[in-house]
Amino acid sequence: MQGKGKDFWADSPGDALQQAKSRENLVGSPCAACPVRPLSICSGLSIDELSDLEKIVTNIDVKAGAPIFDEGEAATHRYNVTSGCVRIYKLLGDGRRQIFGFLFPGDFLGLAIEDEYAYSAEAVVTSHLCRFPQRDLEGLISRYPALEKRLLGVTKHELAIAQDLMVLLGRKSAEEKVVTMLLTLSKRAQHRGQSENPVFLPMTRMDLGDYLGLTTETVSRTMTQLKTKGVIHLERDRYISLIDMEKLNEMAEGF
Amino acid sequence: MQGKGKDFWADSPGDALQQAKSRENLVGSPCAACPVRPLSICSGLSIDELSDLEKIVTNIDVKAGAPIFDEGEAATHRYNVTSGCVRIYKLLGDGRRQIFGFLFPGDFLGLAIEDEYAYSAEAVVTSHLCRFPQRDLEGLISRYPALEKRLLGVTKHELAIAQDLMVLLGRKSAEEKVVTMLLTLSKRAQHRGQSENPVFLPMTRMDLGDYLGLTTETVSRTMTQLKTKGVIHLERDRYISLIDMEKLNEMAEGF
DNA sequence: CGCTACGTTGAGAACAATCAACCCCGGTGG
DNA sequence: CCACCGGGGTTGATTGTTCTCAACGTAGCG
Repeated sequence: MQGKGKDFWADSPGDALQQAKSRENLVGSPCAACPVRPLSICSGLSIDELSDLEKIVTNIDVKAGAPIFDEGEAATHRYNVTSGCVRIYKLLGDGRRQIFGFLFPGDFLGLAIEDEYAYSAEAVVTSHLCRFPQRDLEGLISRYPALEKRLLGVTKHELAIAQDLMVLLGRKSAEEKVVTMLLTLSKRAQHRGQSENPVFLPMTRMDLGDYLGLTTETVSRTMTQLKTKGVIHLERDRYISLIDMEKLNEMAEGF
Repeated sequence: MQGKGKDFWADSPGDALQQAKSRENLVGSPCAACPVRPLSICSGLSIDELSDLEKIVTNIDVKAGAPIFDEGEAATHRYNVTSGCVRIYKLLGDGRRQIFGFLFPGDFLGLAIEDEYAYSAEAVVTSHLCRFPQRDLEGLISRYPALEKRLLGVTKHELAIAQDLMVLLGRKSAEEKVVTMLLTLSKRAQHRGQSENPVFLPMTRMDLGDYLGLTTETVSRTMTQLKTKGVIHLERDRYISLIDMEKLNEMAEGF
């Protein structure tokens, strides 16, 4: 459904990791130098405690379109995105797909129900992730209760995001859906300290459709309508400029 | 949106609570006798520890259609349903509503983001709930870490349910939506030890529509179609018999 | 240089929404 | 006691948004 290694637009391909690596000698700890740590679950640990985390972490590299794990698999690991973009989704028997979210640097994934992954995860573009063995992570949690608090916080946050997506899927029009998505991605990019106005969309129209409960054609048509209305502008290389923010904010909630 | 006190079909109106009360003298602890405890978050505590829980709990009584809390309010309490049915939802600016779920005895509600309720909650029929002040609950959690584990488990479970609902909202047809809902309510009733074959639907068609991302008319039409196909039968007093379970299970996933 | 994935656009079909009428039933008040 | 009222549910006719099917352009990539 994705496939070829077309990853030249991966957002800062491995930068986070490489920067961390290059600073390793300086600080003696890649995690301490990790640029996404403040955004991630790892902020539940102090600089000293991080060394315990480093003992159990592996850095992995996932090519564009490659799977990270599949729904129903034994949930042996948890992950943290450090660069790139990951989609999490579920499939129906006949292949229909619902994407729950696109994960960016700092985002956590791998929450399991009864030791099985509850959804599938794939890299949208070539991405880097930190991988923690679940067994070791449990040990760490029992030693550092702050981690469990942080895990609960992350899960609650995911639930809130899921609820907003349910409102979108159940009660918004195609136009409202697309505009809401653009604004959400913009805000999240800002939160990570990346470009929030030309919004970067690493995923395909099909991904967007499977996220918004629409077909690719409807996503495409809606984009052109928004362009015609003058509220957005489609730049090259998957960047979209948000022209009339006020109007867009109104459109997202249907006025 | 609901209103009149038409609660004669509240499922065992207050039974759970009344039974608990009547056994109070016997066991000296209403929580220990609580029939929904094994289903609820309270199962994270031993019988002895329950007395600490009892010190902070209040039993409340909510009339059909009455609010429990509203989205954005200061989240001062957490709740546990002991009898009846509660709907949780969010509204858009123009009044469109998305219901995230119907909560039954044993279900927990009140999860907050930054000390504000993330959604609104109302009683579908006259219901009884246990209410815990958040401050006191936090104290209890710090004393009994098992409670935090249980809370994380409950939240993860909610997230899994939310993901299934997202698949339904984004990718299923009206018929698949209605059938999935009937099967889900049946399974949950069974889990609580209530009738799973004539399924009981305490909520209105409008509630169901706002849950499934449909209008009341479409819910109604779809029900009659299912009846015509002979896979369900509409009994009186909001009970629905599931006739052809095999067919229904197929229909829920679209074959 | 052709293949394939992706994106856009068009025409027509289909599914669900909308608008509207009607029934049933329980509550209320004359 | 009965008539009225209003909420909930069902059904019908029509509209409209989104999907489906199809064609075509473009850009990487082998």
